[in-house]
Amino acid sequence: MISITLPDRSIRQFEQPVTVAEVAASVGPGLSKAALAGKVDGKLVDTSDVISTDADLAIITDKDAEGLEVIRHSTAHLLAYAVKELFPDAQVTIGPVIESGFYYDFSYKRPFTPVDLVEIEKKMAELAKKDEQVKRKIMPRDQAVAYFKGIGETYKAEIISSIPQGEDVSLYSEGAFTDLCRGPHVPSTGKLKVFKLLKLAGAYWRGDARNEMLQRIYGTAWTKKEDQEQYLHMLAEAEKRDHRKLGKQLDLFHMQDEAPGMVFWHPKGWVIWQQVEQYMRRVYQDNGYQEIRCPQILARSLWEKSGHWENYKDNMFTTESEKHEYAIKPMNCPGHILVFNSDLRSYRDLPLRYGEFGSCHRNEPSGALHGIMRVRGFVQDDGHVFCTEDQIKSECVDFNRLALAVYGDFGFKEIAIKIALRPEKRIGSNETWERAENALREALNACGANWSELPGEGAFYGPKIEYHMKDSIGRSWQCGTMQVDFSTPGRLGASYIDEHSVRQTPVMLHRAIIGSFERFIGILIENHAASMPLWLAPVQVVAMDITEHQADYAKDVVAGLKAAGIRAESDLRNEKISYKIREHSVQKVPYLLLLGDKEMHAKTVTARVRDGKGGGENLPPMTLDDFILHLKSEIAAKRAS
RNA sequence: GCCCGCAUAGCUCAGGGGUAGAGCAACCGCCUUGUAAGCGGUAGGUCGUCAGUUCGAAUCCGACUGUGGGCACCA
Repeated sequence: MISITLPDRSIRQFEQPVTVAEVAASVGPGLSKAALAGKVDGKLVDTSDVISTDADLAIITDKDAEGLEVIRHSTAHLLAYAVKELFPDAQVTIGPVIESGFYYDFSYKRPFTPVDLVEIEKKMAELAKKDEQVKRKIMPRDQAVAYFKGIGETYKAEIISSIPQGEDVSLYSEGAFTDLCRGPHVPSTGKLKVFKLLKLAGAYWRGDARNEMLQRIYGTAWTKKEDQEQYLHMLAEAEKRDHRKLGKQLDLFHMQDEAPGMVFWHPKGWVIWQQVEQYMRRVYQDNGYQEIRCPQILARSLWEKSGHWENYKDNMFTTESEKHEYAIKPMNCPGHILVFNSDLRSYRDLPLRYGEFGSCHRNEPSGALHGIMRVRGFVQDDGHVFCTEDQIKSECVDFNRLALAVYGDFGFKEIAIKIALRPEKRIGSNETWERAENALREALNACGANWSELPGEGAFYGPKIEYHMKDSIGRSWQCGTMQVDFSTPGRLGASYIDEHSVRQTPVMLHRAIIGSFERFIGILIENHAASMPLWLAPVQVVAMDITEHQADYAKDVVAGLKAAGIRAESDLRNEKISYKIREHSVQKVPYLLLLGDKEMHAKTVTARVRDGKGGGENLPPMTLDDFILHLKSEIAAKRAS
């Protein structure tokens, strides 16, 4: 007798081993039909899985998150099935589930085209409609290798070869197509109803650039048609927030062939930049940093000492003069160490904090460039803290608190924090690493932050915290960072005198909150859909006359605003007020002043608000002084209007 | 760097082997206007660059540059 406990704690008993599907059927025909998979004692299995001992069982349907996962995974297999039907000599490799969809990598003699994509999707729908059973089969590893070699699937054979010898592997078959897979899968292809192939891409076999490039097909799959439509709509909306598009529309910056990966900042974009920079300058001043400025170009000998010449030469722009070689700095730390080294330092000076708005150039691979998010010339809010090992933790606590406060001021809510831990190749003792990693953890704990850890992803010289933010379509970009460095100060001869008159090497903390101004402003634009909070808006107020009778009054109002430090402009063009409103609304100006005879005679202003609760509506008429107070309080609070 | 796609007026885009088209913007007029596009007119392009095929190329082929989506990379 086998007892199966369902999620509602009810118990069903069976004389002999039963499949998940049979249990579902015993509950009712509705559940039987809806069952996609089962969860036996917390483990996801096929509906064909046989339960032979007492167990907890949940039937997974498309109402469960796991159900959607299973659907996506099975849709990836359906894709491979369809490709094999249409292109029998294509080879299959892997096809995992990813956020909101799946992909599958193929090897084929010619590139797939967008037309192929349409055909493949059609074939998928056809195969799904046939509602073919998806069958699981267990096979010894070696037999599976031979099987896939036999049918010409060399990639699959290679994958299985890396599974330890003696283990069994599971194969799934639907129609004539068999694939290696851990599973679970939907019981039959008819369960796959809502899917769409999205794009073609290249991808290296096993993620290694030395390997052959495969063809990757991305797709999405959902349980309900409406869900998919909503997702596609969301993607389309997100594309409208693309910083490249908005940067052009709002005349913030441009890029051109003559300077790939470098940005031409236009007046309005530069206002945003300056607001960010001036804000960050206060952050330096208020938190014990001294701002410095170092040369752009430094001698090859320095980069040889720091190790960059050996390891990162390909990414550096170099130049020469009178037979001396130089590199345009790819980072600011060596310069900061030279400033540190310019005087004799005592332990009493530590922690010593330098900050720079440091312009860096890195010769990034052309394929890595992306709008202003990944560029070749950029400016960092780069700071270095020279301290003792004992001071690492408190510096990290302070930094993390500061970074989160700064992100809050810019209106960011979702920040993913990660700690990159010791890599295989590293310097420094395990105890030192242990202390440094724990210092980072404790620092984040002290701020009540959540984080994930990336084992092996740290720099060779020390562990680091990374602060990631998402762009409009969900790609994650690293902005801030806090890195512990046990190596570079020693390499470049930094030292201080400790309390026993002994020369010691300081620890260096590399830290940035903004990361790169270019990337940060790109993310800012996308996150706010270019409706910048008042304190950052390039133009904060546009005053417009309704007819030319109020032109002088409008000029006076703008003069008053400018005198109060508000970024105000006038629009006295001979156009209808609705035309002007539309134009400046499209330009995302936070406040529009409508000045007609009414306002002119009463000596008031009528302000149309861009966003917030009263978006598109007017503030009550008020004097210019009151309006300025209103603006100033909003600017001080760094709120959106 | 690798795979695939794209490059036409200031912007957004249509067209497509017989030497270019729209809307918006610009410019000139008319209109004097109260909460998201008033009307009329004018001007504007070696169709990314370089080579090739062709009687003829913006169109087809190739290379290059830039760019988009991915992959790899991101010290």
